[in-house]
Amino acid sequence: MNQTKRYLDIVRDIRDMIRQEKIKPGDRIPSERELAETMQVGRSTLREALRSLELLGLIETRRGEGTFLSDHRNHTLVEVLSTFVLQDNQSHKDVWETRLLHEVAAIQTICQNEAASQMKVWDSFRLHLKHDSFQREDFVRELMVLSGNRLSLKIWFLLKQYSGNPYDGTVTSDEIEHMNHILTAIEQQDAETAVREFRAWDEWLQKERIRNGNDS
Amino acid sequence: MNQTKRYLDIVRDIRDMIRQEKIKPGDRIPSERELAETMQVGRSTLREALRSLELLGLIETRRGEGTFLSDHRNHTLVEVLSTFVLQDNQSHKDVWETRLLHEVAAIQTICQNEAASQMKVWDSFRLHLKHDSFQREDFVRELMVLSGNRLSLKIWFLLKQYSGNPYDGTVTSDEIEHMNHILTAIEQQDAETAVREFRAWDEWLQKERIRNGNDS
DNA sequence: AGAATATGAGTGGTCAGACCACTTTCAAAA
DNA sequence: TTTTGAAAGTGGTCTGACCACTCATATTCT
Repeated sequence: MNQTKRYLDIVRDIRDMIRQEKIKPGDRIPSERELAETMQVGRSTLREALRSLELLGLIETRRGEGTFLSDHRNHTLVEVLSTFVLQDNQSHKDVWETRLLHEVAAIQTICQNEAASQMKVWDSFRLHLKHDSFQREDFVRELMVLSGNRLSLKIWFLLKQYSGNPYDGTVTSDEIEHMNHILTAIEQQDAETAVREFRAWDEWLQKERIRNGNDS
Repeated sequence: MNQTKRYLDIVRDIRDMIRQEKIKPGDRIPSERELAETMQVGRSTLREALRSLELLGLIETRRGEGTFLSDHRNHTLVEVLSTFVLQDNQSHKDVWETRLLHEVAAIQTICQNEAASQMKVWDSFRLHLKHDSFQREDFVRELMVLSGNRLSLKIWFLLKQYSGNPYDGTVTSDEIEHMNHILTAIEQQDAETAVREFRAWDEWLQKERIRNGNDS
């Protein structure tokens, strides 16, 4: 009768339980034997659901202690995915484009918001640009955060990892000009220019990445 | 001694096996009992590894038949998103905005592509608009498909469901004008206008929805 | 009394064996 | 030749049993 996979139901049930019981990250969830009994399923079936949740980084299990709601998002998911999935070029392209799509949207949102576009964060970035080494990812992440859309931020975070962390590393001297253009345009709330400059940077980054050889 | 999770080892072993045996997408992999024996692990332990792989969309299991390498090997990411991005109470607003974000990007992509923007699909839509009843969703879905980004399409599909299927129902006479404007702009490859018109329609739709009472 | 130790309950990790429901295959019966 | 059905093989589930580990408690030793 019930065609849906059992363990997926359990995944949903556990999620609902967490929500109802108001269990917070770091908290312990009931033991496997307990859960199995209340949900009327065998322990091995329940464990299949738990393994799924664990692989996604949602829970953390410690032998002898228990199972806990994870507080830091685990990255094992991405490792597994990257080793298996990304073979054909279309996937790569889709992921890259979709990530870029979210970034562009974030920039547009920021430019439309006077408060966000005039943030003092940008000044601090400017300082870093001159003096210290500068992590690319910090810049883009800040854009995503300031856009105010948390869902978009999370999707972006996943896509970033999924496309092999394209922002790893620090900015080179070649990139500083790009960054400055982008920052200026944002401060002037000139969305069109900001997006164009960002796209140029992205394109440059992609070529750079290919030049240095990209991992599978 | 062995601190690493057993089932993760198995995941790796399975991956290696697939590589060595040159199993291709769609092919069948050895049965659970067989795998368990050759890998010297219990069947339930092996199954925990398989469930993880299945949740990621890497394999596909069919009762009575066997386990197969998934042939649509990309975009499993989306299922992942559904389970852990949307677990906490994301505001309705974020979901709506993110969906809109993908739709707007799709329109822009289509407008930049001469072939897509001149598709005969639009003519057929025009005809429907005049005569038959017209499903809102058909229109938007077509946009997403024609954008060519399959990942974006799947994310959109999910977001649509999570925002309570905002496109349910047929277009009313009030909306026909909106649709016509959008179609015209697309055919003229005028992205700016197309997006503006689409946003206007979206806004109208949102208000309409609130007026009629929306489910969570 | 205080510190070191031993114990036991509880937990996740693993395994073996047993059914069940289902699909495929192929030989026997029509 | 076609139909039928029995058997083998598959994933799905459950049970009960150990193991390894952690932690709180009680016990013993100094």
